[in-house]
Amino acid sequence: MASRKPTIADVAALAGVSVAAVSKVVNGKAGISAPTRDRVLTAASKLRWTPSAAAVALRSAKTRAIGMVARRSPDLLSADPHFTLLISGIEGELSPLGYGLLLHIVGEEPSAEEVAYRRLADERRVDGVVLTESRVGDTRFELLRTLDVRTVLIGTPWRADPVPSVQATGPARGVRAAVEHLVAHGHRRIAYVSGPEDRVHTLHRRRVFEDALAAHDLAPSHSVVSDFTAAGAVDAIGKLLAEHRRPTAVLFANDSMAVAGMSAARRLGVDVPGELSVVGHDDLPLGELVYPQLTTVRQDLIGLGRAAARVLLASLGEVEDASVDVRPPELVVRESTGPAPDRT
Amino acid sequence: MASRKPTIADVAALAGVSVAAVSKVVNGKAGISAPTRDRVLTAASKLRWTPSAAAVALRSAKTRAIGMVARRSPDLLSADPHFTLLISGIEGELSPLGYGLLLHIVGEEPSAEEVAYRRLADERRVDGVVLTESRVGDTRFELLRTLDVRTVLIGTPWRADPVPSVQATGPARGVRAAVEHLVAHGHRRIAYVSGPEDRVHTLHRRRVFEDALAAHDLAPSHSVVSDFTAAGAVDAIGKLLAEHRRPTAVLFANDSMAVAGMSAARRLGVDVPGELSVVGHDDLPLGELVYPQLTTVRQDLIGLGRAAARVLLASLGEVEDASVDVRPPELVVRESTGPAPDRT
DNA sequence: TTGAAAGCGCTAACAG
DNA sequence: CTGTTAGCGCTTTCAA
Repeated sequence: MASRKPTIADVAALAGVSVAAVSKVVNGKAGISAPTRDRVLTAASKLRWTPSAAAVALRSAKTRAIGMVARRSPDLLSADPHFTLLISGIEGELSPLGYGLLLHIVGEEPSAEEVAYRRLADERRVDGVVLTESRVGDTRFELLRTLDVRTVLIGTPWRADPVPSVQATGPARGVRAAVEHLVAHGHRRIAYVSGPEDRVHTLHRRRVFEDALAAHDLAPSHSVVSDFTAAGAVDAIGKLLAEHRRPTAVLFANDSMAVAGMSAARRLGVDVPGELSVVGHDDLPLGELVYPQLTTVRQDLIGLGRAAARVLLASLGEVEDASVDVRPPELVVRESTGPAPDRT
Repeated sequence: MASRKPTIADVAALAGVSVAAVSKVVNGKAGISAPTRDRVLTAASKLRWTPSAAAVALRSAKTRAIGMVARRSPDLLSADPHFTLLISGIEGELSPLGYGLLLHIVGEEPSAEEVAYRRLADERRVDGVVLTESRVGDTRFELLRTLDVRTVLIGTPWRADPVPSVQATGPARGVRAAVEHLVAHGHRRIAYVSGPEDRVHTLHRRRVFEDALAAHDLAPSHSVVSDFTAAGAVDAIGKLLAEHRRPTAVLFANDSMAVAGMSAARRLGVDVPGELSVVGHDDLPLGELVYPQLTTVRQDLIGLGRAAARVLLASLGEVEDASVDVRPPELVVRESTGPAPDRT
């Protein structure tokens, strides 16, 4: 039966030293002789003692935890797997240092999100937070600054702003490669189905898309703005295919939409990639499961998560070097893209 | 600029009362006059004060947080979206009570998992944990009991054991309905592709599957054990289709495998549902994205998450009633199933 | 190199 | 009804 949890005093007593000595040992402070250190260590492990997180937090005003709040979209579709990957990366960096990850999932109401951040900060539950899904007009930075919480953003800030952020090197590379790939296969009418326009990356990617086309003297066949849902994608594909001179290729802002779009096309009797090439974005596992397998722009989501954690950790003085190598986006060619159809 | 975080003493001073009074007010204890309570409340909100989680935890030995550790499968395929849904449900119950969710993601090595649980417990970071993916020979209960942490399992314990657990009412209903559906459509050779055999639910579902078939004097056409990966599913489908008298329908233990299996079949030139009907399990968003849309056994994952949280909360004395209504599994018929093909 | 002692912000007796 | 006070388990001066 688990008896009372041992405290630092128990360890000190067993080792025959003061609690101060024990504290110094576990925190690697100087001023402890080797024999003493050994006695303390043995005593600690004999008692299976670990410092109480609460006591440490109270005393040192450091919780050794970082927070994250995710908005749960109504259909659970979009952000999800994406999010999981990011979290894996973050945890990969936090765990070895004994840091915890406090996660909050909130509804769509904007206030819910703010409440969650406030709670994290006011209750002093975390030392920092990581933000994702950079939004145009994002107010989270200001909020968190007021709350005095360290913050790092995964993605591009919506404006020049002193928010620490991480992103892949050569962020434009992937979408550009996708366009090159399509053009090389003879596509001339290429459409883009973007996500909600309040997302910063949406705007960026669209811009890259257009620039890449322009480099070949092409203009986007159509650009349609969609939400991140399956229904939205189906809708978008419906519209695109109904056009008189319909596109021969479509880029989607994420994999879920791409898969949904691809399915919608096939349901309308349009062959993929025979009559329509489809490209996704992110390279979620999903893309390999479906038939045809999805050609997509791979993002190093795990790397981004690691990098974000690292930045936070560095600013907390836990690690020296904040840098993590985030692989640049790259095009993964699978089965959903092919030569442009002959008929004009 | 955020000045020093206010403490209970600041609130007490501003309200002109003692800290004890403030404490009683925020904790809803009796023995406070209405006017005093009001003064405290105003002062608290004026100062934007919230009790420090660390201090409360230290003092009351309650962290107001619950923990969860997830094993990250190498391909990230299986557990993921499933997991996210569970977490959404859990958070839905925790948030309103101001409880946090501490998440750890660990690698496959068994020891990593144990380390994570130990850390949660020894550092006293959480008041309880929720376990998922009940395994045969699961040792986590014993571990957590020794660690003296409250535990609840989502799923069925692998043996009669005093582990609090939650599961849907009529857990067998879904798979049974799937079999009925297939049989009603003339299928006689029905195969099952299960997950790893060390999962308790794998065994249960298989049993239900066989019993349901037996009720129609049928035996499973083939049962193949797979891991939870896409490759595994592709492999399984390959084997099944190579059989002399191949099955006309296949049930998969989860949606990812089902989708992968469906794709593999189509790649082999086998029409779904024309020549082969496919049924998944869980009803993840994925199933609606693909073409043909997946017929699947829906599980109320969010409800299960809520229920688990609720059990924990009840045992912590936070709520009276532990019950949450978890919808029974039900068959969602979409496009991947149809009448059995004519040829025998 | 070591230990004694003073809190960190809060809750829970216990007195008034 | 309200205030005083003693810690919860730890870290950190400051002396010895």
